[in-house]
Formats: sequence, structure tokens, C-alpha cells
Amino acid sequence: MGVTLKDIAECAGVTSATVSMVINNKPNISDATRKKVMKIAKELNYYPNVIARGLATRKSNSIGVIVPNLASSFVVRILQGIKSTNRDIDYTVTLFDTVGQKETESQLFQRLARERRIDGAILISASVTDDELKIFGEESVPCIVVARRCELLDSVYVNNIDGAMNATNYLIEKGRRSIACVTSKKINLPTADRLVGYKKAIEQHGIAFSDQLLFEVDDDTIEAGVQIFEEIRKSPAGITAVFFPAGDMAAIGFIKEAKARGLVIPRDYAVVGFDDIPAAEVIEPALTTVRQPKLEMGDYAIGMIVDKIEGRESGIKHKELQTKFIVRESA
Amino acid sequence: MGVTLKDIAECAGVTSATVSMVINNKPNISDATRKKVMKIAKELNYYPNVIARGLATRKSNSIGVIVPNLASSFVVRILQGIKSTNRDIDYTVTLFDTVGQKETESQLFQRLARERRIDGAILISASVTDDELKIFGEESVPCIVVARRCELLDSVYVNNIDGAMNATNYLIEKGRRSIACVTSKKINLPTADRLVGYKKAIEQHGIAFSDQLLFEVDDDTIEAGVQIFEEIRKSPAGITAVFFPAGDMAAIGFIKEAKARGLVIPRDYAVVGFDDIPAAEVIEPALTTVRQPKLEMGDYAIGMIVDKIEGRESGIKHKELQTKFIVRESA
DNA sequence: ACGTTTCATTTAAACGCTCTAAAAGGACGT
DNA sequence: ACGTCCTTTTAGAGCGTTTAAATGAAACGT
Repeated sequence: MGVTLKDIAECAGVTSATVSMVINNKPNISDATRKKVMKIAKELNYYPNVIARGLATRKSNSIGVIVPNLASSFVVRILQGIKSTNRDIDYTVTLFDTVGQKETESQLFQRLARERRIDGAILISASVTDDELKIFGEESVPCIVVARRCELLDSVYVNNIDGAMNATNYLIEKGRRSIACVTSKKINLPTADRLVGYKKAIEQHGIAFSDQLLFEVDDDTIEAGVQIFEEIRKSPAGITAVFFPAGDMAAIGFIKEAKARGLVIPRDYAVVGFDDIPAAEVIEPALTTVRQPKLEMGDYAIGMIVDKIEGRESGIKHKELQTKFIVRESA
Repeated sequence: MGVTLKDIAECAGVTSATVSMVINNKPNISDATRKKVMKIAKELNYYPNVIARGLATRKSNSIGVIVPNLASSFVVRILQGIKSTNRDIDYTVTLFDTVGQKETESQLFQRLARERRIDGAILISASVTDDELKIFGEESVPCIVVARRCELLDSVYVNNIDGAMNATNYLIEKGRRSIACVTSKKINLPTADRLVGYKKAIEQHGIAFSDQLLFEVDDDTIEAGVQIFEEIRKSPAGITAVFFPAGDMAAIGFIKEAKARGLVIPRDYAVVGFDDIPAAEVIEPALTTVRQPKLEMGDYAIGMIVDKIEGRESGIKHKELQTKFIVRESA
């Protein structure tokens, strides 16, 4: 079918080993043959067969990106960061999601690694458990975890405690004392950290934490935010501000419902979200929120995994990034 | 490193050819050996090396998804459709974008095909030109294009003419006569089709088309929508409705600006977008728009490409889907 | 009993590349 | 002419599969 090394070799009157060395820019090749071979390769329009190469080098030159669910704009943005840095790198990015699959993330990873499908993986998930992560560590293929801090594996994540503290402090500075905190029922480490940051902030200001201030949403959707409004409204705690570690979508739902009930944001409730999704700019009043540096996370992740694959790094490395507090109109 | 066919073969006292046939469920294997081999494969925890297999079968078992830019939510949604159908299929999805790259889509495709990296490709792009597409057709690897109708290759697309007609008809039925149409400066086939549909609709209702009704936005962003507001405001055509074939983001920008200037939507301007992105529900008033069945497009695309790769389809196939007009509050 | 089928297994080549150890050349000094 | 050293090239094995063709064994019909 295609042109092979052998074809070029015959044409140039050398052996295919020589051609291989030329193509791969190996040393100890005379200038004369190098030029001749290159010329013929170009003439014949040669492209190396990456599969054959992979078999010989025991590499797939492919990095797996494993995500629980592609529907999340957070995940997609990180993916974008990965791709945009990936440009200069000769690794292919293969995408896997586990929603609706029979395999868990770790099973999937194990299979991909053993089938030699990938040289390394990036797992984008805030909600992997430590038990799951343990399995990742057992494979000989490296993996880096994005969006969750973790001890066992390399990771890229954001300081959620500080992010939540900044947000909460801001609300307090604006004179709000009774600040609700809305987390998610499927709680994960980042959200738990945000809750810690929130508590720390209010307690530092001498405000007592109480369970009355804590609310839980099913997930980070507009509908969930709409629903939680009623609960917060009825609360006896005299709430004047709402912080949404659960995410921006819920915060947006809350704002929508508050407006529909004739309330004014931020006069009646100051609201702060988490993530800074595109819709945060669209809602009115525009949502004040904690931005996660998603592109940057993807950027670091791909860099780290390539270093790991190519043996430039051996120990477990962690990269902690900072959030950025984005002040808009809702608080 | 890993367990190979040979290891199993030795263990079971047969040749690796036999093991291969068992693993691949080939006929003409006695039940006894089949069972024995399977048992040992499980015991040794065998996973086939897909690269070696690929070399032997001349297949990569991978489908390339080529997108100009991952930043578009439209593209991502189609990708999601691809992935969710991809579950049951033993093809890996490899992602390529061309933004900021030295290669055009067709050059990239050519290289991927010749390097044997992919067995087939899905190109998600509304703006590929016919010239570009020609090159895709020259390769022996099949490709299906999504989001643009095209004669040369298999394609999955939406009837943009009808979609735009529905939207325009609705505005006319609501009593609006002077309807602006906002297209994009980087015009592509789908947008051109939408313009055709718009014209058809107004002319069918006896409204004369005039260039005064036509506006152009730099691209589909909030800022561009904000900018175009001024132009439309100043227009002498007495515009009472605005249709945005360019996309929802521009429409949202327009609404935001109109509200900021103290106007009321839809009283002063009825506005209709195109795409139905998530933010369309967030803006207030919620955006009436033409929904494209993105998941479905991805779904068809992956099905078609697999059929093509496996030789179940030979001719050029097209799948035209219908848009859905989503009535919300902005019109 | 003998040729013919049928079924199960093996042999051996092929896929297209990489890479190491060894061979071949060339230049040089003696 | 010969050995030595250095550079360039080659031979050939190896990567882990698949697959067509060959072999062997059992079963069958006559």
C-alpha cells in the first residue's frame, strides 16, 4: 500500500537501517547519503508507519485523557488547555469518558495501559476516590490527576481552601454576616476543601459556624439552584449572602429564581459562585465567582505527563495553582 | 514486560497461532483447547498488544476527530454525541485541532492517514471550503464531514434553510415586518444557507429584501453582538426584530446591550438566535433560537464512519437532520 | 481396507519499523 | 604491505500479532 523504508532503501541503494537512521536524525550518517535518502523520501512522499514504529519502540506515542463526563464545561476547558500545549509535542491525544460505561476509571486505565494503547494518561476528575487512585499507581504507565489534590500520584490542582476563603472574606467585608454555603450532595475533595475555607473565613471573623448555614444541592445545575432558593428563603438564619462551592450553574439558578420572586440581587442576597463558566457573564446581574485557571491546569498536566513518559521526572510532583476572585455584580 | 500470546501458548502447550484464534473467537477450535487457553489467558492476566495487532491487521482501530477549534460549544457537543455512541464500538477516538497549527485540516488528515494513525476521520467544521474537501477525498481513508453539507464526501448536517425560514416566519407571524438579519463576516456555507432561508421567508410574505436589513458581525461573540446593536439602532429601516444566523452569542450580546440602553426585549426588538447554546437559557429574557441536534449529529457521524471503515457502506451518503425552533421569551 | 472429507492444529511468513553487534571502508602511520 | 583507528553501513534479530497454507488425525462412505 504505502511507501515503506524498504522502498526508499532500494531506490537509494542502501539498506533500510540506514534510511531509518536518516529519518530519525541519528548521528554517524554521511552527509552524502543523508541528503540522497532525504531527497528520495520526499520524492516518494514517504510517511513513517507509526504503528510499526510503535511496535519496535514499544511506545504508542499517545496520551489518554480520561474524563468521567464530557458534558462538563470545566472538563472541556482543561481539555482545551491540554490540546493547545500539545501542539508542539509529538503525542496524540486520545479521549475516553466513562459515563455509562461498565468500566471504572481505574479499570479503563489499566486496560489501556496493558493493551499498550497509551504511554501515559491524564485523569480529569474532581471526584475520584483514594481507593481508585491507588490502582492507577500500580500500573507502570504514568498518570497525572487534574482537578484534585492527591498524595499517591502526580497532580495538578487548585488551592480550593484559599479560593473559598477569598470569596467568603469578600462577602464579610461587604458587611454580610449570615452567609449560607451551598455544597453538593455528591461531595468530593475539592468541594470539601472549599467548605473548609469557608468555615475558616467566617470563624476568623468571629462568626460562628452553624449547620443552619449549610445547604446541599443535588448537583450543579440551574434547576438545583432554583430548588435551593426556597430552602434558603425559609431559613431562620436570616441569610443575606450565599456562597456556592457547588458551582456557578447552581448559583445562576438561585439568581434566576430570586429575581423571579421579585427580589433584587445583590441587595437581598449577595451571591458568589465557583468556577467562572461562560454563562457567569451572561446572567444579570453578572456572577461574582472564583475562577479556576483551567487552561493553565491542562497546560501543566500535559507538560508533566510528557516529562514523566520521557523519563525526565521520576518522583511524584504536585502543582498547586491559585484561583482568581472575579468581582462582578452579584456580590 | 507484558504477557504475550507466546507465554500463553507455552503454558497451554499449543502454538501462539492457536491462542490468537481463541482470543479472536475464530472458528475451528476444539472446545477443550478453547477452554484451556481462555483459562490460562485469564490466569496470566493477558491483554492483547493493540499495536502489534494493528501492524498485523493494518488497522489502527482509531478514529480521528478533527476540529478547527475546541473552544466552540457547538463542536464540543457534537464530540459528546460521538463519544456517547462510541461506547459500544471498539474504536478509540483521537482528537485533533488545527488552531494555531501550521497544518490545514486537509494536510493534517493526509498525514494522519498516511502515517496509519487513523482508520477514518470525522471532520467537524462548518467552514471548510470545497477545495479543502477535495483533498480529503483523495486519501484512501474515509472521512465524514459534520456541520456542513457537501457533495464530495459523506456528510451529516442540518437543513439550515428550513431552520432559518421557520425562525423568520415566526417573527413575521408575530407581526414584525422589518426584520434585520445578522450574519458573520467569515461567512460559511451553513450561514449562507440561513441567509437564503431568511430571504425566502420574507419574500414569501411579500416583504422586499433590502441590503439595509443585512448586518455583519466579526464573529459570534457577546462583544460583537454589543457592537452591532448600535448599527441596528441607527438604521433607517425601522427594524423591529433581529435574526442572528451568526449564532446565539451575538444575539445575547445584542440583548444585553439593548437592556443596558433601557430598551425592552421583545417589545422593542424581537430577537432570535441560532444554535441553542447553554447560555441561551440563562440570559433574560431567555433566547428564542433554532436548535441544532448536536448530539444526534455526532451520533450519526460515528455510525457512518464505522460503517464506512468496515466496508458496509461504499457510496457517498448524506444525512440531513432538521433543526428545532425553540420558543422562549425573546421573541 | 482405502480414498475422501472434515476438523483441529501447526508452520512460517508477513506487517514495517528499530537497534545492536558486526562488517566494511578509508585514512594514516610505520 | 600491514596493522590500527575511526567512520559509515549492513545484516539480522526482534517487537507481538495475524493468516494463508500445510499437516495430521479422526471419521466416513463404499
